Amino acid sequence: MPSVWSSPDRPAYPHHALAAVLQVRTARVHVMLWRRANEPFAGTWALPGGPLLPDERLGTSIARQLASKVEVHQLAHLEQLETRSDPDRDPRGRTVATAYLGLVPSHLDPLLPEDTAWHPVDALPATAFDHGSIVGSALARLRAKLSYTNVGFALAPPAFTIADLREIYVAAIGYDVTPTNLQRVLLRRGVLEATGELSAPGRSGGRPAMLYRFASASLEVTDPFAVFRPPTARTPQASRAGREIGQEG
Amino acid sequence: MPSVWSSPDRPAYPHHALAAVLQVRTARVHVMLWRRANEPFAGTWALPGGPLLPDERLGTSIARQLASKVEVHQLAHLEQLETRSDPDRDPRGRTVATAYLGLVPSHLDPLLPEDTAWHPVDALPATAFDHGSIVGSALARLRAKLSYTNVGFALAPPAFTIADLREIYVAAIGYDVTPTNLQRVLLRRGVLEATGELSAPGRSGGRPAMLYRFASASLEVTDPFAVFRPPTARTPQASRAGREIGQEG
DNA sequence: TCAAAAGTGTTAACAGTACACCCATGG
DNA sequence: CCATGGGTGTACTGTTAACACTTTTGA
Repeated sequence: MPSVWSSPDRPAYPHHALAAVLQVRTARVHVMLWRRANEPFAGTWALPGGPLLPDERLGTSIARQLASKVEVHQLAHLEQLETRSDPDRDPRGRTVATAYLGLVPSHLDPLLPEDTAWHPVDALPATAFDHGSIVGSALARLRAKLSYTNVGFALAPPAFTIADLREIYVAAIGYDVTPTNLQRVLLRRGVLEATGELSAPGRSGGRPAMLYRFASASLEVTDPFAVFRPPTARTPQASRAGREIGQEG
Repeated sequence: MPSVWSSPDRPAYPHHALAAVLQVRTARVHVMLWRRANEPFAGTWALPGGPLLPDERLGTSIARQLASKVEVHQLAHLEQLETRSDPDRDPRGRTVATAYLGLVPSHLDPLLPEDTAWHPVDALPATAFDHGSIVGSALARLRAKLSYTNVGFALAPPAFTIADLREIYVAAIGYDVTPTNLQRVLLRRGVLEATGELSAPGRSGGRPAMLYRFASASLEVTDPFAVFRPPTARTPQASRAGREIGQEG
């Protein structure tokens, strides 16, 4: 039995795995793009990715292809985003592409290949195919998940002050958040925990800030349901541990 | 330029569009399945769907294929769920499948083909391929979205009493909700509106119930961010209108 | 001492839950 | 007038926002 087959009844399509890899750099969300040398869209910028191989699944495919851009362990989070199938998305012929959302913590600065660079998502250069709109989807997904999950762990360094974390959150969700409330909300939810260490104060003085870390380094839903909570099986703690991730995150 | 092409560098795969079409029937969530006559998995139940054709996109493909099961206008909602790519998901050879979530309002009873039937999601028969776990994903997505969007419109009839709606919600989210609070939450959010009409009381008497309808028949996020609301641009009304849907929704 | 930065206390607004009570109908 | 079912009033709780105030450092 062939591992790849096709027939008039079951037409086959080249399938690509793509990733919108996001990172907060200097208080702005950036996406990793590479510059196309060849047609179509020569000179424009594209998401990293490539063809799905016959024996791999999409998740391992995108991880493999990203390995040429960043080291795998630098990717703190990777999740499937959506599949694009517009017949005209590639002028050379029909393709299908499944996009992933990847996140790199802000303290890392992966050495990128020559043709690859970070671009702020709010000022993208000319992009290839439908990649510009995929970046938009990725950003929307990240913003939604910052509110009700602990995805922040994938954007932040291993230890940070509340001021550091605030800068990351403000960049990612796109509007202001006060350090006071950020600290309280995330501490109450059990998303953050104090490391017990202090950071050195800045050159202009000021009280030294406590260092925090994320309590978990894998995705968890921390605010499971805003409404329609299940009837009083819920103790203040129990409701937090509540549920697995559900939707498109 | 061929519309479908392949090469050693760009292997191609048959791509299927599938749908988990859900409906609340007699207070339980059901999924539409058809019984496979042929191998593999002969005799087990599968999600409706079929091959993606060369000139269509996935959304139109699944709509087309569902047309043989239900009338298109009976599907009140359809959204992309996830793409499965396990090389072994089909024993005949490599395939990729993109699953959709479809919803049918509870007052409809589409005439189904011979081999097709509704099955309660909490007591599925033997299923083909990875379809059983796709049903699980679909249910999880529905449950999550019931809390923060108006998806309910796609499960409910055009007009209904709060008691009717409660039955639907309870079935879909899987735990009890009181009619009192359901009404208040959905009215305050502007998700429901009164039609002004009353329903006839039951045979055993009782006050006649008001009839309600959903204010909108397209998906909207009604509880945009449980936390990290943007700073006081938010009037009690404005915060509701807040945002487009983001994530995997 | 003073300015700067971090963190805590406190209040107010708001959403959701729970429950008692009142309303409207059929027998 | 009683049982049945629907709806509203109201109290309570949990969560977040806003802001004042205290703490801790460098100059």
